[in-house]
Amino acid sequence: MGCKKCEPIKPKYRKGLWSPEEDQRLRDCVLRHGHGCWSSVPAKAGLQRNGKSCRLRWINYLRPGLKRGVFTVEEEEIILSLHALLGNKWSQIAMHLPGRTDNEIKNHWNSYLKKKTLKMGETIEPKCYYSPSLSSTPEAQETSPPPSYEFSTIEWFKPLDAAKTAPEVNSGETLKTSLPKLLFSEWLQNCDGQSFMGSLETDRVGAIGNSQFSSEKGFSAQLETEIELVGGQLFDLLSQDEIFSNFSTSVDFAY
DNA sequence: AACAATCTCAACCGCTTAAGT
DNA sequence: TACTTAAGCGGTTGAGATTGT
Repeated sequence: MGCKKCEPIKPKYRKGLWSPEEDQRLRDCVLRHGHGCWSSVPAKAGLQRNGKSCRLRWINYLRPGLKRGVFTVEEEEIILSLHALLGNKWSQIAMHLPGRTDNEIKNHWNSYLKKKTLKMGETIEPKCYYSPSLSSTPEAQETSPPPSYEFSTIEWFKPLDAAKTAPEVNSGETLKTSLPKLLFSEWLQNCDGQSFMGSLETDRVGAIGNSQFSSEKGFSAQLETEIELVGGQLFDLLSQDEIFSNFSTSVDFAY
């Protein structure tokens, strides 16, 4: 027990639900300055919240491109498939569901999908193929389907081996994971809901590839800059999600 | 209409990991 | 190498909404 006088004064952080005013302050602050170090955001934004709370609010609620509302059947299929392979790796599952957060997926699983699978009384057969290395357990790896892949509507990944051996786009660029990344155009919408990816030509299964994001230049290099969108708003892609960093047009997919 | 049970979802908590010093 | 700090993640909680009796 230390002397109370000598103990550092802990700032009183506000807790609980966020007010619209707090949301606006946080949104303005992050869009204007970027989040940088989250612990400095509350002071910049004039909020009596801790940085962790701000980060969570931004990621789960304020971040542009978030899709809200009911999950589609297709999204549920994806969750079921990925959960059968990955288990409760919500962040990894969320990476494959554009506009959905890990928290949202986790909630949906716990409140609905878990019961649904239990009710069905059987393991959901994954509809798509992922590399054995994606499976979390050796047993799961052994039971992985043969190296062909399918999915009901979206062609997901090329076989992982191809991704592993894919050439690096930029010198010195390394892939954070062995998985190809997915980029969905709706993640790249401005505040008016306009997508600037929509008009891009495709060079693979709906992939991007026009002059602005040419494969010679490298997508990741483009992402390191702020891109001016229609309406003159600056959109810092790197602040949106780490999925955008190190995006490679020769390895990754965009839809 | 009133109450209880259940569901949904935003937010918090605590642990782990990575990066910096 | 040890320590500190920040970020990321998954589990859990609790308030409000909805549904059933």
